[in-house]
Amino acid sequence: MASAGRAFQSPKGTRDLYPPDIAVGRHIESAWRDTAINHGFDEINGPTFEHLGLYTVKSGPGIVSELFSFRRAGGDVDYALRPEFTPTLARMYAAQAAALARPTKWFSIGPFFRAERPQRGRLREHVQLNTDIIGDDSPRADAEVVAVAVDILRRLGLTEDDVRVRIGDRTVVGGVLKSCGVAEAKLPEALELLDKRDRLPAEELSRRCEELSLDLGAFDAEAEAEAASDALGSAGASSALGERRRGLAECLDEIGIGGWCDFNLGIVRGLAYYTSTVFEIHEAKGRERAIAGGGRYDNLVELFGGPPTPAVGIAMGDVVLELVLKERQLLTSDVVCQPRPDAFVISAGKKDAQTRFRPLIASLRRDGLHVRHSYRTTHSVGKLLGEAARARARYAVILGDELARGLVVVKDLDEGRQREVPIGELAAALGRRT
RNA sequence: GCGAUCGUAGCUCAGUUGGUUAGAGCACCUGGUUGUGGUCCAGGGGGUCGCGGGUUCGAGUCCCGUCGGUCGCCCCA
Repeated sequence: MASAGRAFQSPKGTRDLYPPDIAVGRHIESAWRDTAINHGFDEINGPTFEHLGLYTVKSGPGIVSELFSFRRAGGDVDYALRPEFTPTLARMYAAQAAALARPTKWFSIGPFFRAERPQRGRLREHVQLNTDIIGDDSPRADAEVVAVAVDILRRLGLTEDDVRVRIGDRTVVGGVLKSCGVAEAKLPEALELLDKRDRLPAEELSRRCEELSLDLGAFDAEAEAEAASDALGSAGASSALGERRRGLAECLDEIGIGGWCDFNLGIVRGLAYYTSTVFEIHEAKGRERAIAGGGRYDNLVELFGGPPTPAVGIAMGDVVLELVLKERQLLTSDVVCQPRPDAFVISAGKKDAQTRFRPLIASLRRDGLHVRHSYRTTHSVGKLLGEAARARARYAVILGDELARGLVVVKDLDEGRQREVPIGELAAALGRRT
């Protein structure tokens, strides 16, 4: 008979997280949350599933095969596990728009789902940070969401030599494309082609360029000139269109992260709803998938029933980020660790020690201390100190013969020093280093 | 959804042209007798060889299917 315990595996593309994995997750999420709060963002969250229509209205019915959708037994409403946060965010903003400050700065951390085959850097369930500024159409807002992402990566130990922010601008690219011969109506198709130009075989790329009457060589030359042009606008044909991009460059320099960023008009992002600025963050040698991606979506809040509202946001997932951090040796045990016990209490085995053992532990816990003890039967102090050290406790508290004088031994497990402490002062003694 | 490749203990892996009761290291547990550290010594638990079928006197080993992992494609939030 098949045992149920063996019959089940975790579903494809999901992760079982054991204590060391949780420690890594907390390390990353703390960096996300603390940094977002430091930058003045308020935390929100939404449901992990939404009405299916929330996603099809924006992306069309083709997206359905890429998400987990379902109906409750006997029901007739279609739901979907959320594949991204932006529609929820736009919905939530639209519902409260009249009461919200301008700009509104929100961040959110939670799980997201997609129904595709897992591969490197991409699972069916992952955790993502979303950081958005709604109601501010200035390049300063674009720079601000990039700054949060950069500060997070810096806090996690990465440098501008490890990761690069690539910034594009769809308006500028559209202008350049038109000047290179692409008809207005063909722009979306041309943007899509640019997004995947590196992944296409050469002959197919040139065939599709021909269809769009796009001269790629001319495009590259002009795009490079635009990207290189300075704030004074010395460049050529598209200098008026590039105004926003140059404003953004100034803002990035002003807040000290210009060195992390490269303008690259080849960056257009796959998603259809971005309106002008788009960005993605990659490992510097381009080794992994994007660590983060985002852009400006000035039409989306209105599409979800709110007032016309400009917005810009960036999303960062945990999977690629963890790969990059691991590769750079930034997830070592000294930086990623499980909660450290304040005390490991040891009974040396005498009757009075045994009597006071559990009440003392309970009392220390009520005082807010993280306290552990052995579940083994041995009272060998040597073995139990070994266990205390393995638990990475700061102090060992030994209940021994001194108990007759109302004292316990407190041993600092890092320094190796120990002293006797009146049992009534134990909690206070454990609250500070000896 | 499509393709390639892999699946032996909690982990990393051995396992001969198919041949008796499937092994090692690490980890875990116990002991080395009564109060001071991750070492050392001895011992122990733990595996339906992912699962299901087939070939064979005999399958961890060969064949088929299936479920997972990994890496690509599609797509990218």
